[in-house]
Amino acid sequence: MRIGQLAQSVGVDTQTIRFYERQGLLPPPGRQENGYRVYTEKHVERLAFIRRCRILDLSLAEIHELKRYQDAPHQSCTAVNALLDDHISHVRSQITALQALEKQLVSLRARCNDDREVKACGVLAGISEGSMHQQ
Amino acid sequence: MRIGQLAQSVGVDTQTIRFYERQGLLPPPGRQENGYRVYTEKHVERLAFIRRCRILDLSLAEIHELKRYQDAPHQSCTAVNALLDDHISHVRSQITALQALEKQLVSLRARCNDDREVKACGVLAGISEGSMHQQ
DNA sequence: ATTGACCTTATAGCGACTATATAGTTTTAA
DNA sequence: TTAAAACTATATAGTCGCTATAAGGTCAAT
Repeated sequence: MRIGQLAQSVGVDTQTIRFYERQGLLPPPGRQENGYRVYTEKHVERLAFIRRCRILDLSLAEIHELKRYQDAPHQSCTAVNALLDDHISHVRSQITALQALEKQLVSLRARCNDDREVKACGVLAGISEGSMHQQ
Repeated sequence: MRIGQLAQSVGVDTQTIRFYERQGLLPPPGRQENGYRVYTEKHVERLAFIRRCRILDLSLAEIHELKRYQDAPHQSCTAVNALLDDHISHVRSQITALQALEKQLVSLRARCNDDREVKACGVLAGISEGSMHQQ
């Protein structure tokens, strides 16, 4: 299977595949005489795994780490769970920060009832005054 | 006032100040004979405004846009409010996406009760299987 | 013979900084 | 007074995860 077919079957751009290879995330495939990359089913699985990790918003570094755990299948999986726990708390703190931000933005927005002159706009005034609490 | 003092009074790195200048966000200050930048109170206010916008997670492009509105103080401020409304809905959709992600991660995490072998780890199995719903 | 679809590498761009290298200037302390 | 520390300047590269572009080689069909 060539790169275009792999790309299509996993739903990824060919550039992204070459990028993952350069990053050491996807093992270098064989080559045809003309230099074209040749992939196997293993590559399909591996690439799909990477993509599912990315959907979970794991970083490439974290995916690397997971790969290292997979390569030592008889070790305890504590580290895998720890990685996930860390990631979950990361996501949760992002949510918390964004919720605080939303609140701030909504209260700023409430300072202006449209159609004033820019000069009198409560929103701009609100930002300029610095009547903002640090998050 | 020199760059270091400006940096300290607003709580920004000097590099960031020079970066904002290059981006056209902060007007180029005067220079001493030795080439050192000399800032005024206007620069302090302007930089503080930029920082408060950044705390609200507005992009540099959005801050540019706000600046253009400020430069036309007699226009209607509808566009200012629209910018903020757009930003609020952007933040809200980020929150929604992250909440869905959190849910997915938590359910994945529930598939493993620590201390198994990596080989039998429900978390890794869960990612590999592809038993994931697209967000 | 040429078009078009595919493949190759190399390089630059995104956003908002941050870090590093190299050098000149000013201030402070021994 | 001199030497070190602290400040300033510019230019350039790195971060992250791609995405885009350029410039070319390969292959099948028309």
